[in-house]
Amino acid sequence: MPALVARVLIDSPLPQLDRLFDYGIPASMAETALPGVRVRVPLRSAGRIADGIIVELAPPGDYTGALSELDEVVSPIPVLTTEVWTLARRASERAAGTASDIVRLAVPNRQVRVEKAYLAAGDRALIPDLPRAAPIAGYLDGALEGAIASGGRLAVDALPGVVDVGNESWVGRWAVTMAAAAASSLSAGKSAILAVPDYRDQQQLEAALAAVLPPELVVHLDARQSNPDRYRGFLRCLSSGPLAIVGNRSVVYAPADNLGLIAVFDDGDPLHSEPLSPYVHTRDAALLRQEQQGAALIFLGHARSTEVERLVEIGWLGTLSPTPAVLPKVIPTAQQQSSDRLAAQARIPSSAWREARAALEHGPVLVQVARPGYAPRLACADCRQSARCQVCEGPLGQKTSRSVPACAWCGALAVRWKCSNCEGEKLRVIGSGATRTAEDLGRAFPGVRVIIADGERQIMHVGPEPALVIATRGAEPIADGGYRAVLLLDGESLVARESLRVGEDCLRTWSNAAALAAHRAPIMLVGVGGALASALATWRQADYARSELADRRQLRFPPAVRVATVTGSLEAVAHAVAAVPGEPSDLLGPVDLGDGLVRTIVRFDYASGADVASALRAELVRNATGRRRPPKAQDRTPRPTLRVRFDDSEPFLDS
DNA sequence: AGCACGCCGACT
DNA sequence: GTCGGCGTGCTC
Repeated sequence: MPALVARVLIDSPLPQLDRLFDYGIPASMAETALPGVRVRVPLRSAGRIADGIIVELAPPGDYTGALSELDEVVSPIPVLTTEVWTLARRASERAAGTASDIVRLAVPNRQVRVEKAYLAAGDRALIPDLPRAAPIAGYLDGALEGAIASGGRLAVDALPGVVDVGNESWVGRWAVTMAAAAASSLSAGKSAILAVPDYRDQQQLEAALAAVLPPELVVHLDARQSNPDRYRGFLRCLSSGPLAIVGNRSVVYAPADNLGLIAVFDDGDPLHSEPLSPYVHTRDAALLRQEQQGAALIFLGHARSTEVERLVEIGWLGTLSPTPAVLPKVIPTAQQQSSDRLAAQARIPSSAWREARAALEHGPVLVQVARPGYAPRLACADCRQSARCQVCEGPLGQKTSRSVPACAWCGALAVRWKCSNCEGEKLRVIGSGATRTAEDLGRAFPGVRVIIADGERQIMHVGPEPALVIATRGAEPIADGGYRAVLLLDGESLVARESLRVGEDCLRTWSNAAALAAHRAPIMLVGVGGALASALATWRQADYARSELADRRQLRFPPAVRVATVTGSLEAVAHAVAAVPGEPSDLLGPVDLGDGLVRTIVRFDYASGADVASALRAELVRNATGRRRPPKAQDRTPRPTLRVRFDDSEPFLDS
C-alpha cells in the first residue's frame, strides 16, 4: 500500500491556486498531519512557504511530478471539517469564486493563547444534560417541532409582538420562536445554527435562548467579538456535543457537531448579503448546507423575501403561519393634512396625530423615519438648485439644525458656500431627517420626552414610560411591553426610489417596526397607498412577494432568474461573456463605468447556474494567467482585471 | 502574487 | 560568441 499524501488547500485568493495540492508527509509529522489541520507548505521554488489546511489524506493522485513535503503542522486542531470543506467548495463553485475565500470566512484567525488554553482544558467531559423540548408556542401544535425532527424546510411567518423572557428583558416574539426551535433540535441531540442579520437581533435571540437553554449550550460567533473571543467560540463548536450557535451571516459556515437545524431570521435584510468575495448570501449558503447535510431549514421573518417566495413556489420550501393568526392593527392614514398646525409641520395627518397623542398617555410611541441627521439635503435658497460640495460635488446635508452643512460623500464642511448656479450664499433645508422630525414632533407634542435612535445613537431598549422614540429604519429600540402606537413616516419618498427592491424592502422594514407594537396598538403608515399599503394593512406580506415575483418573471429580473455581473476592460468582458454557454446569452450591457471599465450583466436560469459559473470561472483563470499586458501597449498600464460577481443586486439598486 | 525559464539586442 | 531584457507560465 502506497504512503498517503496530504491534499492541501492553499490559503490564497488566486483562482489558479484554487485546487488541492499533494504533499508528502515527513515521518516526524505522521501523527499530526491529519485532515483539517493548519499546515505550512512550500510552494513553487524552495524558500517560499504558504499557509494551508490539509483537506484529506489520500493515495497519491494523478500528479506525477516530484512531491514536496509539508513544511510544518501549525496546530493539531482540525479546524476545517469535511462538511464545511464540502460546503465551501460548493458555495465557491456556485459563485465562481475560490474555496479559500469561503474558508477564510468559515475559519477564524488562529489565536495561539486561546488555542493553548483549549488544548490544556482537554476533552471536556462536562457535557450538560440535554434540554427537554418545550412546545413551540403560536403555531399549530407540533408543526415546527415535526419539521425540525424530520429535516424539513420551511418559510415561517414570524409572530409579531414583544414578550418578556425574564428579568424584564423584552424581545421580539420571533426570537422566542427561534430559541424554541433551537431547543427542540438540541433536545434531540443535534446542533442548531441560528443566523440573524445584526447585533440587536442577536441580543434579542441570546436573551430568548438564555431562557430555554443553559449557557454551556450556547455559542456565539459574530463580527463584533474580538478575535480571541471569536476563536474561542469557534473551538467550542468543534468539541463534541450539540450546541446552539448564534451569529451573523458567516455563522452558516460554523463547524456544528451533528447539525440538526439551520434557522435564518429576516433573510431579506441586506446585512445577510456577504460583502466579501465571492459574495455568497447567507440564504444561499444555508440552502446549500441543508441540501448537503440534511438538517432542517427555517427562514423566519415578518415579511417574505422574493427569493424565499420563489423557493416556496417551486415547492422547495413549505410554509407555516401562526395559529391562531396574529394581525397587527394597521391603520392606513389618508393624506389629509392635519388641522393642527404643528402636527402638519411634522408631516402627520390628523388621524395619526390623534392616535399618537392618545397612545402617549399610556406609553412609548415609535416613529420610524427614513433618514438620520437633521436635513438629508440642502438647496440654494435663491435658485433652489440642490447644494453641492465645493470639493467633490457631493450633496450637502446637515446633522443638526445648528451644525455646519457637510458633504454626504467626502465629509468636507461647507463653509462660505456659494451656489454654483446663481452665486447665492443662503441654504434652504430639503426634507427631514430623524433629528428634524424629533424637533418638529417635540413641538407638536409639548412636554413629551423625545428619544432619537439611529446608527450613531444606538439604543437597544426603552422603558414603558411615555416617550416619542424617533428611529431610523432598522435602529428601532425594543420597548418594554411594546409601543402603544407606531408611526411610519417618509413612506412616500422611500417608495419613490427607483430600485428593483424598494417595494419589498419597505414592506420588510415597516413590518419589522409594526412587530414592535403592543397587542392591538395602532400602526399608522403615512402617505402610502396601493398594494404595498394593503399588504401591510392585511398583514399578507407573502401575497405581495408573490405578485412582486410575478412581475420580475415578466421582466426576467432576479430572483426570477439569476444574474452575474462581469466587469473589466471591454475586450476582457466581451471575451468572458462569449464563453458563457447557452447561446445567445441573455445580456444587459455593456455599460461604461469609466476608467476603461465596462460592465455586462449576464442573465440565466437557475438550472444553468453551474455551467455559467464554471465557464466564467475558467475565464477568470485565463485572464489571471494569460498575457498580462496587451502586446505593444504602454508599460505603465495596469493589467485589466476581470471581475465576476454572481447574484449581485447592486446594478439594480437606486443610484 | 512572485519567480524561474526562455528567446531577441548590445557587449567584451 | 555571451549577458540580460522582460514576456510567459507555473506553483504539488
